[in-house]
Amino acid sequence: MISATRHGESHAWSRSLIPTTREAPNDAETPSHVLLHRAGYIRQVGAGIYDYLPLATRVLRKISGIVREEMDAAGASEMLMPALEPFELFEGTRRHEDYGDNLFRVKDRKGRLNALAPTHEEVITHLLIGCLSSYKALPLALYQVQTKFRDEARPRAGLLRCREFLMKDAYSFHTHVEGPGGLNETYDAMHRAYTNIFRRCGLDFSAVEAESGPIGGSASHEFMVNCPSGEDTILRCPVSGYAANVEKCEIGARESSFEGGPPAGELTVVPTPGLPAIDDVARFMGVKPSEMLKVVVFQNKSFAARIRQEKLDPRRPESLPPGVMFVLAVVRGDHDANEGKIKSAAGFAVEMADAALMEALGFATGFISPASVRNDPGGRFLMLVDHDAARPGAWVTGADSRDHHVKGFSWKTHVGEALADASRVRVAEIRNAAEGDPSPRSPGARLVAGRGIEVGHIFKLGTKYSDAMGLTVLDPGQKRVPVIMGCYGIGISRTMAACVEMSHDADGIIWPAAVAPYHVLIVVMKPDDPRQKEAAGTIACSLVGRGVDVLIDDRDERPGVKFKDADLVGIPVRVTIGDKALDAGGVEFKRRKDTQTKGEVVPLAEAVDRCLAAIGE
RNA sequence: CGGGGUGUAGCGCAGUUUGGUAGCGCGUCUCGUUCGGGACGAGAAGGUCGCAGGUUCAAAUCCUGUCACCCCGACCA
Repeated sequence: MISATRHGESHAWSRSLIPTTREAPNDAETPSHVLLHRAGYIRQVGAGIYDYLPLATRVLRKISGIVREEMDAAGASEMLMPALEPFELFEGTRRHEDYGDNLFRVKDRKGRLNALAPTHEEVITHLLIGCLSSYKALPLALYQVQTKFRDEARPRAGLLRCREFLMKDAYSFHTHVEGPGGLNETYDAMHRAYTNIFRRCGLDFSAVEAESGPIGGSASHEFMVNCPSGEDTILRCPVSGYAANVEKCEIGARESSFEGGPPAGELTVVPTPGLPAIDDVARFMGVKPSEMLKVVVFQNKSFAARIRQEKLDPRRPESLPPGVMFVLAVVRGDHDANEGKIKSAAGFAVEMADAALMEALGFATGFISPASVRNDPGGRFLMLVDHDAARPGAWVTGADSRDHHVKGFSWKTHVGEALADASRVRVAEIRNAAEGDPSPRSPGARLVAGRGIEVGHIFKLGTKYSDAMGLTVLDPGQKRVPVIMGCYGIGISRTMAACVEMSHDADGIIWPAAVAPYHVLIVVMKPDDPRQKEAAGTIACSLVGRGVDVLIDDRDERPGVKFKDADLVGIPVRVTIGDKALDAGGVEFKRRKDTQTKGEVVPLAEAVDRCLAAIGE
């Protein structure tokens, strides 16, 4: 039998667990952390591990409910996978190596290694290998809402970066990319679903380009809540609407040339003892960081691995296999080198150079200048120069000797003929974008920076997992083809925290109705008074009948305490029942977001409609 | 992983310099007076001072080690 009406829920405050506190623990600093603790939603169990109390559980349920509706509407089916997975699942993808220490490892009683899943690509791919064999079963989209584990190096900011957190992860499977049933179709559907979800959660967010994957185009988007306390920097072009994560953001065309400019002056060596940091040197020498050149040394990842594996001696270059060993990335002092961009410019994967190895090879770590490219024993160094660093003029940079910098460095004079050799020196985009950089999409426009909290990430995986693990189907021509995949994640518990970050005031949380633990809080001034009790019961009953969730504050507390707690907990509508209003034939109605105005007395008969109207806004 | 900080009652803190029987505020419980924006009075409960060693007649306090948590950075498909 299907119920014709959706009923709300009604709970008594006194029978729930809502431990509000006047003060937050010393550990909490971020607004969402402080307020979720003070309002009795969460308690810390360990670093990045939290209890979700009844109110928080209700919010998580509301957010998950929205997510489920939109995922189902987008054609995905819900399922549930285990949090624990045998380590052998990583054999194909080697992803335990990528994750490194971030992967929780668990030994069972037989001594076998298991992982607490950080995400489920391997598990679901393994599942489908066993039950997917024909192209006719595709496309397919599956999702789950489940606890995820990541052994973060540094959990922080309460629920925003946890080691255990609630996540919705979805995976889609296709035989092709374009057209009906293809990856792009589902990807776009997920993009729309995510937009609906975060809009329904009342969040101010941006979908930003996050990474150009192997399939090309816009292969990955992050959904960022626009919020100054966010961990991530995003850049947007106000003209074209282009927006991207700082690491991924492209930079528009810039001029660069080693030629021209004023003639190089004298090269002066300045002692800078104990000052390898750019800002310190700049201050010490009285120049701006933007007048300095910074050289960051990376090593060729596979080359370094080979040296380690074969135990070669890097100090004897003649004993090494041919190939580039180090990439010298030169950026302006106020810019940050970007590993991903260096990788694409160099054409191979890189990692931060091993300090001990560099020292052994004669690099003065922290005091390296672009001129050090001339110390190349032959084909071992590749210097990549960012456009903004590839300018004539007199730069301040390292002196290639410990505790010394130089003034008056000139590319032409001090690097010379190597500049013309593209196998040794190349100008490329190798740094993070920054506020004020030219837009990559709209000539003349400048990028502006903002902060964001990443609440969702959608990704075109291609055949990365199906190739690694062997997930194939037979196509109509009876040929075995690898399955094309996409994956789509939403941090549910993080979204809850992001809602609080975005919507609170000095007194507490202000929930949007869609995710609030309850829609209406009925504050009964004298819970023992039969008249008040009856009025509360009547209103609660009809609200519940209209699908509204109601919390009744029936505690025998002083009014001040109840009002303070009401503001703290942040339920969108407050109905206060007391003698004052009852004598006037009504109850007091107040929306949480109306912080300035006083409550309004409305007739008892109208109270329910006022609540419904306020919730529907 | 590097740098900094903190562990004393449920929460916030003092006490540690100079070793000598464990304190304050909030909260909790009881009684009374109160009752529309975190009341008042009287009384009560609650702490192996993170843990383990050591020094000492005596350790929250001094020494050594260790663990946990927080902040900044590195890291974060």
